[in-house]
Amino acid sequence: MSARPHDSARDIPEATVARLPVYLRALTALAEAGTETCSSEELATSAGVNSAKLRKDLSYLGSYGTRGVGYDVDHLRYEIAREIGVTQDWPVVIVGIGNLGHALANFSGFRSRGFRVVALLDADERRRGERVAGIEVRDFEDLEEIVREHGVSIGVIATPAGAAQAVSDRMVSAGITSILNFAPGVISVPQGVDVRKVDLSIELQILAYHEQRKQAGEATGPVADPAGEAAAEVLA
Amino acid sequence: MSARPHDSARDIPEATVARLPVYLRALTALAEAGTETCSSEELATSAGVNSAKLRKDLSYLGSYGTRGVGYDVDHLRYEIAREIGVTQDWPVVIVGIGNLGHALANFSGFRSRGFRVVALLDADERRRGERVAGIEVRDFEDLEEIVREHGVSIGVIATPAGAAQAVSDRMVSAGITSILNFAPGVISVPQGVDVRKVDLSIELQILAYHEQRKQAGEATGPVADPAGEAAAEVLA
DNA sequence: CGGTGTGAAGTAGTTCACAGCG
DNA sequence: CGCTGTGAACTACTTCACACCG
Repeated sequence: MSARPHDSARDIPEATVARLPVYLRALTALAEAGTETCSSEELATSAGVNSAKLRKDLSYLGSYGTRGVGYDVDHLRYEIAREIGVTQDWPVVIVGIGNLGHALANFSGFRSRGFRVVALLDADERRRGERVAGIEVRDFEDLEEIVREHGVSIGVIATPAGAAQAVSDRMVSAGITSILNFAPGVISVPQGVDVRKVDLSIELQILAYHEQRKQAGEATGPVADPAGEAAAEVLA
Repeated sequence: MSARPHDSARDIPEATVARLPVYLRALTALAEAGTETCSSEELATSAGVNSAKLRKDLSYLGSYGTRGVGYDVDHLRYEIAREIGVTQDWPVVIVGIGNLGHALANFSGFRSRGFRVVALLDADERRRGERVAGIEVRDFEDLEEIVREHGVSIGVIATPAGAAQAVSDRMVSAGITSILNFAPGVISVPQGVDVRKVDLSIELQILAYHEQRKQAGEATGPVADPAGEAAAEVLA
C-alpha cells in the first residue's frame, strides 16, 4: 500500500467499465500474437471502437501510454486487469444445471479470466451427484455452507424464470452481492447488490426490430434481400 | 386498420428499443395473471424501470394509454410486439452446436417469442445427424441453401472464438443481415449488418469490478480478501 | 514528428414536473 | 381527480480537435 499510481478510487463511467474487459481481451490477443507495443488506433480497431473513445476510456485509469509511441501491451494489460479486479481469483456458484447451466459450467472463458466455479447447485435431486465439467452437482440447500466456505460473492442464476427470484433471495441472504441472471424476467434485490441480466430472447428481439426496419425500406435498401416474400401481414 | 396510428417510421432511441422487449415480457406476465389494465407505475415496477422512463419510452410508439386510467394490457402488448416485429415469425439458424449451441437450440423462449430455429449447423462432422431439440444437425456447408430456402435473415454464432469471423463472413455473404454472436472477441461485418454480442465473461468481469469496489471499502464484510498483492502475473 | 491525453463541443438518454385529458 | 404524455432541465456519454510531450 505504498505509492499506488493513483489510488484507483477514481470513479470510472459505467460505459467505460463495460468496455475494459473488451480491451483486456484485445490486448491478450495482441500479446499472444507477439505484439509488444500498440497505438490507440491499433488497439481500438481490434476492440471494435474508435480511437478517441479508447484513449478517453484509458485516461480514466491513468496515463499509461507514451506520447509519440503508444502503449506497452503487457503493462496496459496488467493495469486494466488490476482495475477490473481480475488479478485476483473470484469464486463463483452456478445455480440451475439445465442446458444452460451445463454450458456455463463447461465454459472455459471463466477459468481463464479469474473466475473459478466452486459449486454447481440444483434443486432437482435427480441431477444430484451428476458431474459436470468435473464438478459434482450439489443440493441447492448447501448454498450457505458453500458461500461461507469459499467466500463466494458472485452467483450465477441459470434456472427457469419461476425459480429465479427465490434463488436470488437465498443468494443474497447467504451473502452474495453480485448476481449474473440468465433467467428471463426481472429479479429484485436489496440495495448494494448488483445484478446483471443476460436475456437471449431480448437480444434477438432487438435484432428483429432493426431487421424489420431494413426490410420495410427495401427496394432501395442497402442490402440485397434474398427472397423478399416474408414481409408478411401483421398477426392478431 | 385503416389509417395507421402513425407510420411507425418514427426513429425510436436505441435505449428505448432495448427496453421494449422487457415491457413486452412484463405485459405478458400481467396478462397471464389476468390483469386487463395497468398504470405506468405498475408496469414500470414489473419491468424494473421507473415510471417516467416507461411513459417516455411508450410515447415514442404513440399514445396508447388512457389518462386517468392507464394502459390496456392486451392492446399495449400488441402495439409493442408489432413495433418490435415479433408479430411475424423469424426463421433463425444456429451455427456451432457445442454446449452453448445445445442450450440455445433447446431454449423455449425463442419459439414463444416469434423466433423459429430452422437449422442447426456445425462444421464438425461427428456432430452431423445428431438431433438436438428435434432438429437434425447439418453441415455448415448447407448454410446458403438453408438461408435461401427459409428466407433467413438472423443468424446465431455459438462457435469457439477462432471460427467466429469466418462463420460471420459466410453468413453475410449468404444474405444474413443480423447476427447474435456468443463467441468471445470482435467480429467485423459490412455496413448494413447488425451484430449483437453476448459475452459471459465480460458480464462477470463487470460484476467483479463493482464487487472489488464494495470489498475495498469494507471493514466487516462477508468475504475476507487479501486484496491487492501477488499481483505480479496477469491472467493465463 | 507522431501519438497521447484532454478540455470543449456535441449528442443521447434520463428525470422532473406539470399541463391537459378522460 | 388521477394518470398520461411531454417540453424542459439535467446528466451521461461520445466525438472533436489540438496542446503537449517523448
